[in-house]
Amino acid sequence: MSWSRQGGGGTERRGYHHGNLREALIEAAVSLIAAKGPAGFTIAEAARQAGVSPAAPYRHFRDADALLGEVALRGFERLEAALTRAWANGTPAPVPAFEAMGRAYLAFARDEPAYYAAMFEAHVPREAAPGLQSAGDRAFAVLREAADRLAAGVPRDRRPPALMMALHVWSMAHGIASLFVRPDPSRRKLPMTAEELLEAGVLIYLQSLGLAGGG
Amino acid sequence: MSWSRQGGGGTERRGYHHGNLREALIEAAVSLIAAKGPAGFTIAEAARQAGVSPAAPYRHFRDADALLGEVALRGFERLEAALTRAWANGTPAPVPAFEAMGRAYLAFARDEPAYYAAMFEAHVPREAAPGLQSAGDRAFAVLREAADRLAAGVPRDRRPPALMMALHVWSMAHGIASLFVRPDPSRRKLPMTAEELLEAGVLIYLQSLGLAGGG
DNA sequence: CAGCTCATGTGAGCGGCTCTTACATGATTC
DNA sequence: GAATCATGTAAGAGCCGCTCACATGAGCTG
Repeated sequence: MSWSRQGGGGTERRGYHHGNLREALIEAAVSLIAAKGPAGFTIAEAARQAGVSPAAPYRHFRDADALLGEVALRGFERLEAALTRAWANGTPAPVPAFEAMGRAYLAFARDEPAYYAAMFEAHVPREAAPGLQSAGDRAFAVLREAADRLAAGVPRDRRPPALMMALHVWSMAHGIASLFVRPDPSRRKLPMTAEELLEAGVLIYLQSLGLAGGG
Repeated sequence: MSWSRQGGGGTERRGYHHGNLREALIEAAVSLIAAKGPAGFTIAEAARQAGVSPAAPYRHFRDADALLGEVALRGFERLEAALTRAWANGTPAPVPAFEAMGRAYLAFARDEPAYYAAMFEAHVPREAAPGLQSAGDRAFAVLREAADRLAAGVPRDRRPPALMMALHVWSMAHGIASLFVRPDPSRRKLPMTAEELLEAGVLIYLQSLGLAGGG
């Protein structure tokens, strides 16, 4: 067996057949993207980390985009879970819970750079992984429903459209994450943390809509 | 001469020496990125479009990142110019001029996808092109100064920090551009145009700060 | 347990890419 | 007109994506 494993990673190899190559490749992809960016990931290197020949991955993924798409899909699922946890069904109160979602978004970008990159920077074609689009939709839906609950706290005649609120907040969170959390040539120093910047922005925005203290 | 040009592009080739290869390569890179995304651009293909051998580009750019970095640099210069034009020194009035900058940002992302991708999606190392970082700073400075002017319209005791305003608006514009203007697996349908979304967001935000009509 | 089948792995290889090195060409300078 | 040097080419090493024919052995079937 010329493609001996070098330990670490997923399951131990049990002979000619790997046993869990698909998972091992995904793990390898995540660690490679985290280390070298989405462009630094290659099928060949992932195969090497998994201890198999360079051709083996093609038994599990049509091409590199499909593997990247699977990483992105799992990223959306993780993000959805993180947002759901942060929102905590609106407890202790809708506005602070909403803010917690913002922090969770930034934390995700910071702590899971590989998933974040696969989701938003790798430009994986929508059809690369089945369910990718809908996984993205589900993550957004968490924010959307939180916005619904927030909007419901405003008298009907002044109630803002929840979808618009969700889009605004998602955009600002995503913009801050892209510009200031992830490394980038356009990145600049901030006089505050990204979390503080987002929290301030969301508060100012919500105030204007008759939420969040001010008005 | 085995690497004959196939027409189009920049300057006509005048013999053994190209005459303007550096510019021709940049043009080729822009058109390739626009057509196939930043990952679809290769030095070899750019050389082909310019009608030279695959090794020739290395006389003008250390590596692919350097060429991409030059595209990004020019992108920031173009963006700076577009923002400056839109702001028009605050005419006819600061708030509408500020909104015009937002539209200009989105228009830039839509109309110059190659530059936009090189600037924000290619993750070119900061040092790939000299002056890249400062070109980005100058583009942001336009927004920053506009925010200064806007903030100056608020009574001193309620005046918001202009830098924070600039960061919030840049983030929202960038988030909307990234999520809804540029194609992406996470992209979703909007019930309005990206421009309307941004305009509404900025207005709501400014209102809360005591600008823009409401208050 | 013998034998079959098929998912999963290997080896070999094509074409393309990046980047380097040695060499060729010709624009510029004196 | 000769020397110099920027700018081009040819050739090639090393890597990668992806494919094809073939090998292996896990799991079913009787």
